[in-house]
Amino acid sequence: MDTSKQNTASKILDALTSDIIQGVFPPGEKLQIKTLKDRYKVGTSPIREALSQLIAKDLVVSENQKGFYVSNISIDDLTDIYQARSKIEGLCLDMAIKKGGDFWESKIIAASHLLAKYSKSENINMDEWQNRHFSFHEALVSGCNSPRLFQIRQSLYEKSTRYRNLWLQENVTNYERLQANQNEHVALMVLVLERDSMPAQKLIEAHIMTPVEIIKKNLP
Amino acid sequence: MDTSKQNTASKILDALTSDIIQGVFPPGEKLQIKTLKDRYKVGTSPIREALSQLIAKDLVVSENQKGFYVSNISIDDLTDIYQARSKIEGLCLDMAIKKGGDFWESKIIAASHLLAKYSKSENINMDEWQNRHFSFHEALVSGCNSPRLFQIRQSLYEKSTRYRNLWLQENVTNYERLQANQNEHVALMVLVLERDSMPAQKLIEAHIMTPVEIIKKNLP
DNA sequence: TTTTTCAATAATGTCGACATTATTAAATTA
DNA sequence: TAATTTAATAATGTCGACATTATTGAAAAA
Repeated sequence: MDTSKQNTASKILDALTSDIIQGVFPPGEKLQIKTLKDRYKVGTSPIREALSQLIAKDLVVSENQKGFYVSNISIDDLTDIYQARSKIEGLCLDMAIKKGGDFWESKIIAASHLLAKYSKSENINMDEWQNRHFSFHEALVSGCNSPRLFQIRQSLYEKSTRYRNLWLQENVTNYERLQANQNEHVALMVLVLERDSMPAQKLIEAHIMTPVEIIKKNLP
Repeated sequence: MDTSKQNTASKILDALTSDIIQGVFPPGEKLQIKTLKDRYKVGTSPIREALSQLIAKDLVVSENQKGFYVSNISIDDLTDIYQARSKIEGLCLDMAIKKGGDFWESKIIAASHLLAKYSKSENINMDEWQNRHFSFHEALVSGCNSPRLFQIRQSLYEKSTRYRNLWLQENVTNYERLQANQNEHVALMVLVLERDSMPAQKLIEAHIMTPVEIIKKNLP
């Protein structure tokens, strides 16, 4: 992101979002205005404006005269988010299968290749794997062509990140799990390219729900 | 909403949201800070904090150093929002049918009665009809039990309001249209109570898309 | 000791001032 | 006249000050 044209509030929003998602500020933590001002070296206004946007995005909660807190995580919330995500992803995929063209197909094949190659390699870097994994799933639904659904998908993905981080480590270090995961990706691609909508939708829904049980075990 | 515990920013958010949705500030209109300060009799901070939240909700857009504007409406946006809404509503309804219990059924029957009675009356007040209509649809999906999907549904409903207002007047004044609309509600209830999920889902999707063509004609 | 009261301290939320940037209008040039 | 430059005006975005409310901790009462 080119930050040169952004105003301070907008930069703080990006920084704070990242810091919350990455766990710098863990769930439930108080976000004291003074602390944030010191950390980011800015005044009151940009901090409060960024926090206001994070409230609208459900990453922060506030109570009048009692300040701001990072949203809590819980098993119920985990389940609900992943369930919503799986349904939305299924919707997007269904639409993509009905609307996608040649270019869409080629993007999927390319992204699948990149992910498959890397998943077989010796030393897997988590960030790199995550990038290729993300790109593959994005390619699948990229034919969907509905800005709003895409935005909802994106927003749910962001909300799930704090949970996903509890799963990623295990997924890329456990060989069997990674292979099982990778087999699903291949099966998914085949179904999608054959435009076999219903099974593809069911598979993506199950695929997204897979991490839930693992995360539950790792939840504090 | 009890406003006594709200801070100024939160009150302004409610007021601004309502004013935008009701067309006091029409699509594309500049939202000048000074104008808003004068209108709501508050200082800079609460105004900017409310605007920040409206940006996150897509009702307002902003560009650095150029200020805030009410989000534009367009045929593409109308179509996309209603399409997303119809799919999400279908999802929620499907889940409700699978999870809903006796209490859920009774709420539907009660809400349906209130809507049917009023739709047959002589002089229909638009706001009252809208309330009963809203309650009926909410009852249908109230068994869904997924906070996140509900919130998405709510958010899309809010975004569609500026368009819906272009349709409501016609729907309640045109007798034939109102009856056709009302027949769909009854059919919907029957399918839902019979737990006939797939047809119910298809019908609700079509039902929500119905106003789109009418609104297109009325769009400025 | 435990509970309550009350003062001291700290944090929140709002305001108006001000520096920076955009817009407008006038003046200059082609 | 039309286009460009320059000065003026106006709006945005950020800051620190301050009033209000919450929290803490010490003193008083049970």
